[in-house]
Amino acid sequence: MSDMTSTADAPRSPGRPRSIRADEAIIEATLDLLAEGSTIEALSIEAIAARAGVGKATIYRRWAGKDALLLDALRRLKGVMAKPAGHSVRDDLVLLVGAIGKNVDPRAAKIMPCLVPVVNRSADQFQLYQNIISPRRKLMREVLRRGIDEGVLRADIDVEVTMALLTGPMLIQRVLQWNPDLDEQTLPERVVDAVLEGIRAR
Amino acid sequence: MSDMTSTADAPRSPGRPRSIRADEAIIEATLDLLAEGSTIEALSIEAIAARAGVGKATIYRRWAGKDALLLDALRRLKGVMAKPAGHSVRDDLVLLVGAIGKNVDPRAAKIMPCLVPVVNRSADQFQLYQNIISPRRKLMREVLRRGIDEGVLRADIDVEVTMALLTGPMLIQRVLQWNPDLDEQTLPERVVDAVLEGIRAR
DNA sequence: GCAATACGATACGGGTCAGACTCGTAACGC
DNA sequence: GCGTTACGAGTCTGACCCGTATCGTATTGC
Repeated sequence: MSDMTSTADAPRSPGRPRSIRADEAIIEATLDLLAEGSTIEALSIEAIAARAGVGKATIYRRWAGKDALLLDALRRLKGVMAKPAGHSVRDDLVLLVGAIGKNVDPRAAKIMPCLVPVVNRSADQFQLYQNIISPRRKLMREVLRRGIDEGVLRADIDVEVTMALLTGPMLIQRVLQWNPDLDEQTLPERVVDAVLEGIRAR
Repeated sequence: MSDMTSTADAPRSPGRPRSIRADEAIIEATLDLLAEGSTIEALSIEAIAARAGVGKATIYRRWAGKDALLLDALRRLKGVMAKPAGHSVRDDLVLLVGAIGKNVDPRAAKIMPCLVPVVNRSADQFQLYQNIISPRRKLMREVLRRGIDEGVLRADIDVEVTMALLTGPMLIQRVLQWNPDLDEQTLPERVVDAVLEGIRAR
């Protein structure tokens, strides 16, 4: 949590300690409400408190406002970053593409679309978004460069465009459900293979 | 407009006719406010009325509520659908890919991200979204099939995946500004060429 | 036991908004 | 001119919410 007393150096303040269960309940209530379809700005502290079985003061004691709470809640969603094995370039790409928009928490699928409008609303939030995706982008870039070095991929490809090529289809499918008929399970494989082989007859 | 008296068959109702300028001003005010960063649900009828220089009643006389008004306002944004020339498959694809997320109205760029969360909120709205994109998807599908028939494209490609491949990169760039360093102008060309040729060394 | 701090619950003033309503006025057909 | 309808502006009631404060109670260290 952002403004909670840090765990280690605290000389143990007197009085009743803050309830960890309340922390958990508040975060969970926030995510639940979002996953149930509430939009970010329709989300009210009062609703969160009621859902968590908690007084409003308990929330304000921990977070400065809705934004700070949301930031912590959303952090909870982020899945572990995929780690490519490093053997086959194709398999590594399939792994990375499959990890796009994939989160541990099933609620994330409902919540992600709500974040899209937020991303470009301010420079701060855009930076926050870039901070999340840039390590994943770096991972993919390294795999592609490795492929070039190994001679598996052509040397003259535009790496950045290729990354967009691999990421875009997966993202619009997971976030937007762009084509309801596409099978999400096999999509990573099919995308990677299509990008590898190209579609021109030869 | 959805509930305005239809133009043709109306036997001319008595009294003062509704102001066309008011219609226009209301729609424009709605789009302006959205483009200035207001989110859809933060948008209030009162704000729209004030911005349009119009009484609230004038809005309620025309639309049942915010949703109906928004539906009409957003209809205004939709650009003309691109029309492929039919000569070169590559050029047609570049044209179609370039048209993705491209609208006549410059305000659309700011508004589109706000629509992402709405799309999957109800079956109705999802259908509405599909109705908009499916004719464009059909167009691209026809170009790809033509390419296969002409022998320009391989016969064994998955057409639906290929469409996602062409659409995804453009969409995440236009809507999400996924990679700020990518040049949006030349992106359609580069995407189409990359998809055509593939990235595997040979 | 006592001070300190937390808890859930509730009340408060201040704010925004939806929708329905009321003004006096303006534009139309007859 | 008269009936009809629309106009902009404004009012009013009832929601809902924020952020703070105040209850009585619970949990900690000393």
